Amino acid sequence: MSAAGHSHDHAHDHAHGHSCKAEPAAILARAEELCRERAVQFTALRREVLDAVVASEKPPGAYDIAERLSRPGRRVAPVSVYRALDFLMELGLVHRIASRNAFVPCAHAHGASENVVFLICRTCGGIDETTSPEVESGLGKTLKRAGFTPAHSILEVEGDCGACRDKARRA
Amino acid sequence: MSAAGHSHDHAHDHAHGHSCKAEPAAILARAEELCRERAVQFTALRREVLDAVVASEKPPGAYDIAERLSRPGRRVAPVSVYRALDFLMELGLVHRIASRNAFVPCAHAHGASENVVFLICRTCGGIDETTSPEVESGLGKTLKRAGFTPAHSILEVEGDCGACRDKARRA
DNA sequence: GCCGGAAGTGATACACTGTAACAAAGCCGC
DNA sequence: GCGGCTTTGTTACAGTGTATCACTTCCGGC
Repeated sequence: MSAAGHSHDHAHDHAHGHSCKAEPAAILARAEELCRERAVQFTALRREVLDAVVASEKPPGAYDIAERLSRPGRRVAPVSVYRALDFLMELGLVHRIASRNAFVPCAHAHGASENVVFLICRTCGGIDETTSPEVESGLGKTLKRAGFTPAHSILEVEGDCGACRDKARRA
Repeated sequence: MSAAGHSHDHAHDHAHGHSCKAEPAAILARAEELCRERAVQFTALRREVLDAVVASEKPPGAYDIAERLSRPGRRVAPVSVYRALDFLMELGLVHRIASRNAFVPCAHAHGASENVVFLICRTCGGIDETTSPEVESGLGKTLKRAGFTPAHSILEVEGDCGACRDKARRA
């Protein structure tokens, strides 16, 4: 599914109907812009961690990223990765998948709503991100009914993505 | 909030409007019934773990439970607790809160829908459980639109529960 | 009652995930 | 250049969850 990176990057080569992942270049550009706006540093390490999250086939864990960035002569410790990830999450460029201890690049440029649904394919392991006004409004009603004031929420659905279902049917 | 156990147990002493937690005795009874139905063993350890989850002020982690059940002369290893928790989750008697690595007793007798919303109070640490037909139907639409077949989903909202908000306002 | 397989538990070790604390290096304004 | 801040490196450690194997308990059939 969309977690698989496009090795070539013309702007829109996907014809599938579901939500799609932003191009790596676009994410990079957004990161630089955000950092300029907020006057924070977009350092080499932070860029590399973001790159790693974007480029991974499947959403990586922090230790996967650390390993990926390490090479003979340069070791990147997990703690450094965690710090970079915290930074990137603060900016909304990366999301954490609580049910998997994994990280995904933010597929939308949603400066606003911050209310997303993660679709986790149990076959291919890919994670897609989408929004849902219906869920958002329904949840609002429910929370009001319960007398609960939300700060933020996570919604993660595990199942089978369209691509894997098709693949299974053909087999 | 409802995570605080009632030390005395008349059936319905709560006058609050939000969803409420089942009485310990009721959960116990449900557990025994379920085990009889499915012809599986409701052993002493499993009962104790369930008790611990039900009786805890705040949703405990597996290690908390292990510690609670251990005493001089009898040590319960975390691995045993995990096995019991897996068993109880299989039966739907306990839920895992992914964003907290904690466990809560299932507040409903929802043999069916299996679609619940967890309300996590960041002040008191209590976790309430409720259902939301609105969210359920909205999510169904969204998933269909995305071509995604769900197996199960988690929805966890962090914020402030009514009780804590009132307390803060009075202060 | 006994026996044999299945299920459950104990115990140890280990892998994975995340954080604390402090030192060293880099950036920036003055 | 100096002094303060942010970032990174390094080490150690806490917390969470699993693999493995041995031992016990349970349960159905004889």
